[in-house]
Amino acid sequence: MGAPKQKWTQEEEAALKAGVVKHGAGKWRTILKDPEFSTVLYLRSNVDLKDKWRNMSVMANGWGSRDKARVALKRIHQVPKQDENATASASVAVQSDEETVDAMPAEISADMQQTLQISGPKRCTSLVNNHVLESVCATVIAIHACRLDNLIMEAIAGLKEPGGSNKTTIGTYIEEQFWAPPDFKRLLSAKLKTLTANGKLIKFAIAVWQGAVVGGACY
Amino acid sequence: MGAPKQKWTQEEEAALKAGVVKHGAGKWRTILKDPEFSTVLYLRSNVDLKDKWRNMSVMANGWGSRDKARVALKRIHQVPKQDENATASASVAVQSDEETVDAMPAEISADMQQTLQISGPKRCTSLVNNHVLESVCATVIAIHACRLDNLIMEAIAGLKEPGGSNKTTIGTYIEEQFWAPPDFKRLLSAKLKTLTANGKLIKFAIAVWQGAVVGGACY
DNA sequence: CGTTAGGGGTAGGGTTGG
DNA sequence: TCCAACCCTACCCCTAAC
Repeated sequence: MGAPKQKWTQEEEAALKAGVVKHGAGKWRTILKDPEFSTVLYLRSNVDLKDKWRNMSVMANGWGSRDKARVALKRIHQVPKQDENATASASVAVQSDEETVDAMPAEISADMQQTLQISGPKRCTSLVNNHVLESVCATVIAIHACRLDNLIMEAIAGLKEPGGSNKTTIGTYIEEQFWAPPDFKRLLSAKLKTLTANGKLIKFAIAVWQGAVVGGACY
Repeated sequence: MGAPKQKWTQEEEAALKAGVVKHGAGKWRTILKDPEFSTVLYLRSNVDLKDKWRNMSVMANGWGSRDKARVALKRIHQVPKQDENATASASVAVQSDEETVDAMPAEISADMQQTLQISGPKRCTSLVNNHVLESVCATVIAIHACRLDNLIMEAIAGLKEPGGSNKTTIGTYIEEQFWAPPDFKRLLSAKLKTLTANGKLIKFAIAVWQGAVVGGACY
């Protein structure tokens, strides 16, 4: 193929770091021309230096936020194993998968109000998305949100439910616009868990009421 | 763990094949954005598509073209970039890219047909209910539900929320159709409590999610 | 023009979990 | 053990800005 993929050697990385120390980050061409480094970096272009520095920086400081979450999860993991199998998760559900939530505080409804502001818009660039949602929805979402993470965020934002949205609602919202794989519910559960773990979502316990048994009677 | 390894479904594989036929192998992002496939492949990233295509190709020609490619490269490799270093490497390239496109898995054209049906979005029926409620609702409810008890039952039944309805939603539902006294919220809370106490309602704790604050950034 | 920043994309080698 | 799914990294492309 065009580029046989030259893995960066330790010497090259060292030279790049030294070059940045000497000339500053961003002075790629300058570093390349410096005889002190050109003997090591002669195979690289200024763009290569820029890209490599970008990669190195990602690893160094932020840990790439994605990896951080994954690692954090790995630590926490190990313990649970609470399956959650319950394959035919038909329409019942509701109670069991939310067992992680502590007994609901009776006065929740009190705090409910304050959540109103947070959950409100906060739109950013995606404002457009939410408007278009009304009409062209499927296409637009497909463009801006290719992965489940984004879909969940879009769903919650689009649903605009004052207190937040529960798993069933989020799932239905997504399924209305896309084909859903058989294990979608499980996937969604897992995603919600990780998004909560890495701080992208906040999980609340709220109280809901259901009519007591009573067959089909209309109250 | 967070990401439970999403196995590829038949629908997804079919969509991928169709996408490759339409846009070509290597046009992963393009395939992903195509509304014809995005409804099926929305859970996948362009990299996922690439990886899956690689795996499928491996399976197709028994030999694992992946390994074959690697071996072939090792032979050709070694030739160092002869000079060209002085100029930006940006504009060169181009030549060898096109002819290297992998032969697609052999049986593709066979399964092509089945991919056609799966694309469109699928609407849910439940929307109807909510619309009807908007119009006829008020009258009907007024007849059958004179007391708050009944109103609450009507609200919960009318809302038809899969997991049950929370207080805010119930309250809003009622307020939309009737004048509400200033202390309505308090009243509602009390009623919900007694209805729960005497077994007419069942109270659950469920989890809901909200977007995390996070300065402006939308995920 | 040339260079850089930065977003985005693809290929291919490597890793890992089921 | 094996391999499908996934991750990591190198390279490429583009555009805006200077």
